[in-house]
Order: sequence, then structure tokens, then C-alpha cells
Amino acid sequence: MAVNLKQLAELLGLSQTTVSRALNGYPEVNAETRRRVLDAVRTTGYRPNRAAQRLATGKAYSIGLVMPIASGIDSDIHFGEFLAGLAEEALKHDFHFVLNPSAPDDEEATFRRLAASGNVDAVFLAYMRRNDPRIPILKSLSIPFVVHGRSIGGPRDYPFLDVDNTRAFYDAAKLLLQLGHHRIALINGPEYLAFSLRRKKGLMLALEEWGLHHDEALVHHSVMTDEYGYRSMQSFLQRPDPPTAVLCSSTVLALGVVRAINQAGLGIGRDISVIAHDDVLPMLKPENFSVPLTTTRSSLRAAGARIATRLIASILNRGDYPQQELWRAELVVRASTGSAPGR
Amino acid sequence: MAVNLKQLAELLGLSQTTVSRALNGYPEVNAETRRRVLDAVRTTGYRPNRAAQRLATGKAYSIGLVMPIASGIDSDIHFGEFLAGLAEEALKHDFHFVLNPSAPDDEEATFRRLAASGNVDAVFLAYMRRNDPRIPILKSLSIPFVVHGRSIGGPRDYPFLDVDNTRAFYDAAKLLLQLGHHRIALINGPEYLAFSLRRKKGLMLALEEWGLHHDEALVHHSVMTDEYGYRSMQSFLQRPDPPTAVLCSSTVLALGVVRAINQAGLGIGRDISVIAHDDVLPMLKPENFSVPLTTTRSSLRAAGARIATRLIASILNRGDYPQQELWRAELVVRASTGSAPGR
DNA sequence: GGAATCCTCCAAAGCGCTTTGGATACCTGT
DNA sequence: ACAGGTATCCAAAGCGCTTTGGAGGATTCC
Repeated sequence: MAVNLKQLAELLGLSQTTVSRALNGYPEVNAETRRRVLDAVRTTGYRPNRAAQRLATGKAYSIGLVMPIASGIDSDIHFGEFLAGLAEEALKHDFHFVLNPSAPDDEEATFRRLAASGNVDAVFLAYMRRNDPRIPILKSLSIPFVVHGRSIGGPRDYPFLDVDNTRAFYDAAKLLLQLGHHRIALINGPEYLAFSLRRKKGLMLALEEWGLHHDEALVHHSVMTDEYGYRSMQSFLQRPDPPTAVLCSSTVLALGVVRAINQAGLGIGRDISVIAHDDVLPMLKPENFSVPLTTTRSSLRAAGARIATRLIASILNRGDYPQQELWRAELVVRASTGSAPGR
Repeated sequence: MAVNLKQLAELLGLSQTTVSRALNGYPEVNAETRRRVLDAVRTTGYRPNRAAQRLATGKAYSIGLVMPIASGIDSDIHFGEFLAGLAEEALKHDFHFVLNPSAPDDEEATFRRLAASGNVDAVFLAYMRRNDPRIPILKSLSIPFVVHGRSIGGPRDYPFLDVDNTRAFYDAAKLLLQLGHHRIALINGPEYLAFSLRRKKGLMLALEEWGLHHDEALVHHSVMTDEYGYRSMQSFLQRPDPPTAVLCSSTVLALGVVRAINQAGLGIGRDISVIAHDDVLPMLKPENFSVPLTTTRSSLRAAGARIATRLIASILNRGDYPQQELWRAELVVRASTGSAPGR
């Protein structure tokens, strides 16, 4: 059943050279011939042998992945979702993964090992921090990479895909301001992560524009779990002047937030408005919340798939993708946002 | 810097054949010669080219992984932890992964594709269900595999690594019974998973042995998140005859359980005893709970690593590992367990 | 009409390893 | 001393692909 190049070539009465070239899009092959080849591929189900290609080209046809482990719940549900997107796309192109579980303080060594092994053509990077040290490292190792997110500070001269987090939270905050909210809290991701900083900045920009003072006490940073969402919200509610609206960096956080609000006997969208960033986790849909959640939406899985696409295209140097992309998150208004109470 | 076989052979004044054989443990090579070869490998840092090996041997040197996604929070923190162990070990042996994100209802097709692709030598399998259909499928595809956990029902003639969950929860329940508890609740994983069923069975065995009736209302099945732990515990506490002890299938569940107990103003280990199964998640240590948690401990990461070891050994047919392993979880008694109240 | 150019295609040489099918020398036992 | 082992080693043939360096014919240009 499984044919190889040689057999395919014989079948077509062509040389392996020509068939190979036809398949790899080289110009020196007649259009009609190429069509015949492609047809034959379809009927025979020919699939090039990756091992042979690896040997002949020196390419690895696989991408490196540093998997955050240990301290911090980074290796959380968000990572899995992202990974799913990456993997799905990689599978289509028959690319493998080299998964490198690594503690944050060991990442440099991990990258060096990875680059030296020659086992990967490119590397994927996420959880960007401010002045992220990994970027210069990867540059110096001269191994292609694409970053999810982007660093804060330092030159912005590397390939990335990021969501415009500043904008997303600016938009969300603005909606709340227009609804008359003045005290807006933020339950954010870990402070050392760039996206957290940008989201906070988004909120602050909106407040500033509105001529409002920003209260640092209304911003919490933590791991993005249900648990912390609950605790943060509880502590906000215990203040003498609780916020009338809250922004959450994840629907996972929102889960806890909602619980705390319910428990306090308050009404979501009435007494307190809630907006969460929605990474489109399949198991946590904002529309399924008891009070459907207003969100800033941007699919994490889609981002994973897109990065895989770009990574693979650059390895095969096919296709032409922008090196830097900033996705705009969509503000989806649902029932969890309403006018500020007493207005 | 990087030498290849040919250069290494020249350097040693040997043929490639001999060097190759020395490295791969063939008998027809002099002990002294082998030592010289191994020495040379060390000094030159020779690493065989995987692509060439793949081509020559037809082996893929990679293992297939079906990554549970979509509905159900299966793709949770536990999976990540397991994966980390697997990856760590794979890395040591320069094995790659083929990650197949797949919805449960699509798994069969996924396996077929995987097996047909010839891209993997073996497959890893987890989240066993009762009469799990994937086992016969994989057998019929005649691709080596190792299962984490084991099915319930059907022949037990496949390679697996499992924790003796029945035993673990039997042990835990017995401890509670000895402490005088009679009403023991169980907050378990999803009902369709084999390990959940076994854990329940462990509890029931202990109760039975103690001559106690088992109350079905005291067993909850759900996704293992903080959230559900909290809800379950709350509902238990609202009963007219609340349990005096509770078993949790994960420390993640215990997180919610602890919160519910605290909130009810009850004392852990005094009013209510808690035992959780500890998968040794680095970010959730039972000793760090406000009241240190009594647990049945078995490292998920270690299990991942062990399965990788076995998978790889079987692919390389090196080493001799048991085909079926049943690990015993260790009962670690801490402060969350105490005598039943009023005794 | 002959040289210069294209357009297509091909033979063959690798890529770096494993493995087959012997060689060669050294021991056996008789 | 000789047939038959035994222990070591080697040359060479792949594995299935890419890529170099042409070849052959058709076309174009003066």
C-alpha cells in the first residue's frame, strides 16, 4: 500500500528528481507534469518518509516546547488549551514535538540543550515577562522562535503573536465607565507576566482618560485559579468602599468571583458588574454562567494553532506570514454588566 | 565539534560496523574494543543521528500521546503533571512526542490515524474507563502501548501501570474507622473513570468489613476541581446527619473541601477529618494546608516517568520491566485526621 | 544557419546509520 | 596436523529522500 518516491517515479515514468521537485514546488518542472504527479500522489496515497527527509535535508521537522512546571500553577489549564492548538496544527503537517519540562530558573540551560541537540528547527515561547531574558538567549543561539505574548521593555525585534491586552482591558474598562462605574477592581494574573501588566495598564488608561484616580488597592495579582478569584473578590467586598465592578484576567478567576458575589447576596450585573477575559476554554463558557458573563474574547487555542502555522511555514519557508501580530480581543457584552448602582 | 559514526570509526581505526555494534550492545565485539569505543564517545561527545537511525531501522523513536481535550476538564492539571514526567524521561532518551489532541468520541479514529502514520512506535493511554474500548482497538492495530490505570472488566492482558486505588482508599477508610468515624463521605473523580470506581470500592470494602452500611448519598462524583470540592462538601454539611470524615480523590478537591469546612466554622481534624489522595502536585502540597492534610500519596509524575521508561525500553527492547505494575499508595498521616467527635 | 538561451528532465552522489554476508585469525579436539 | 568452531572485525549494500551538475531538445536572436 505505502509507496515510496522511487515507486511513484517508476509509475509515472519519471525520475525521482522530477517527482521530488514537483512535490516541493520547484519551478523547473512542467505544469502538466506537476499535475500528473499530484494526481498520482492522490491515487497512491504517497506520503514522503519523514526520516529520509530529515536525513537528506538536515531539518528536524519538529518544534521545541518548554513546558513550565514546578512552582506556580503556570502549567495550568491555559497552557493545556494553548498546547492543544499547537498540537492540532503540528499534526496536520506531520511535525513532532520535543517537550522540555523545565523550571523557570532552569530555562536557559534547557534552551541551550535544546538548540545544541539539533532536534528541533524552532522553538516556541510563552509566559513573557518584563525584559524577558529568554529572548536574547534564543537570539544568541540563533534558533528560530516565535513568542506568544511579548516582553515589556527591550527591543521589539522578534517574531511574536500577542493579544492586545492593553486595548482589551481598556475597552472593558471603558464600557464600565460608560455604565457609570467609578470604582473598578482588577483581579489579574501573576504580576511578573507581561500580559498582566498590560491589562492593568489598559484599565489605568481608561480611568485616566475619564479623569479618575486609580486605586492600587483594587488590583490583585495572583495565580489564575478559581480559589484566588474567590478570595480576592471576598476581600474586595469586605472593604468599606467596595468596587461596583470587577475585571478578571480569566474566566477561571471569574468562577470564584461569581461565587463570592453570590455568597454575599449581591446580584451580578446589578450590584456588581463583572467582565472577564475569555480564552475560550471549552469547559468554561461565559454564556453558561448563571449570569452570562461579559468578556473580552480571544481564543488561546487559535493562538496556538496560528503560532504553529507560522513556525512551520518559516521552517519550510513556505507561505508568507507577518512576523509580528497583535490580535484584538473582542468585547462581548452579556448580562454580567449593567449600570452602576444608584445611577 | 559534532562527529559522526564514520569519523569516530576512523579515529579509532575501526570500521563503522564494529563501532555501531559496540554502541548497540551486540555480543560480537571484544570487551576491550567496546571500552575503547565508549571512551571515544565520551571524549568526542558523539551522538548518533536520530534521523539516520530512523531511516535505517524503521523505528520512529517517538511515542504517541492522545491528549484529552474539549468537554470535561480532563485536560486538567493532573494531565499536565503526568505529561511532565513522561516528557522528562523521553527527553533523556531523545524520544519525541506526537501529541494528538482528541475529543473522547474521536479517539478511535485518532488511534487509527496514529498507527497508520507510522510516526510512533508506541502509544500511551490514560483515563481508563470500564470495559475501555480503546484497549481492543490498540490490540487490533498491533501497536505497542502502555496504559496508565487499568480498565474494569474485560481481560487484563495488556501492559499497564496503576496505583492500587482500591487498597489506597481501603487503607484511608480503615484509618478513619479506627478513629471512630462511622459516616464517611467520598468526593470522587468522574464516575466513568476506573480509578474512581476502585476508590469507591476501597471505601466500601472497609465499611463492610467494619459491619457498617454504606450510604450512597455520601458519595459524589465530579470533575476534580476546587469548585466541586467546595460544593460537594457544602452539600454534605447541610445534611441533617453530616459525615464526620471525608475522603477526596485529589488535593485539588480538598482545597474546596477545606474552604467549605472552615466557612462552616468547623475544625479540620477535630470536627471533621479529611483524607485526600495526593498526586504530588508541586504546587499543592498537603503539608502546606492550614491544617496539614493526611493523604494517600503516589506521584503522578513518577508514574509518567515510569511509563516512559517502560515504553522506551520496549521499543529499544532493552532492559526487562514487568508488564504490569500495581503501585501501592503510601498513607501519610498528618493533622487533618483525628478521633471522631464525641468519642 | 549557428550560437546562445530556455525549458524539462535525469543520473548519481550523498545524508549517517544498521545489517548482511563474509573474511581472518585463533582455538579446539582428535 | 587438519577439519570445524569461535571470536572479532570489515566492506558494502541499503533505508528514502534531496540536490548537484549536466544533458537534450526546442526556441530565440543576429
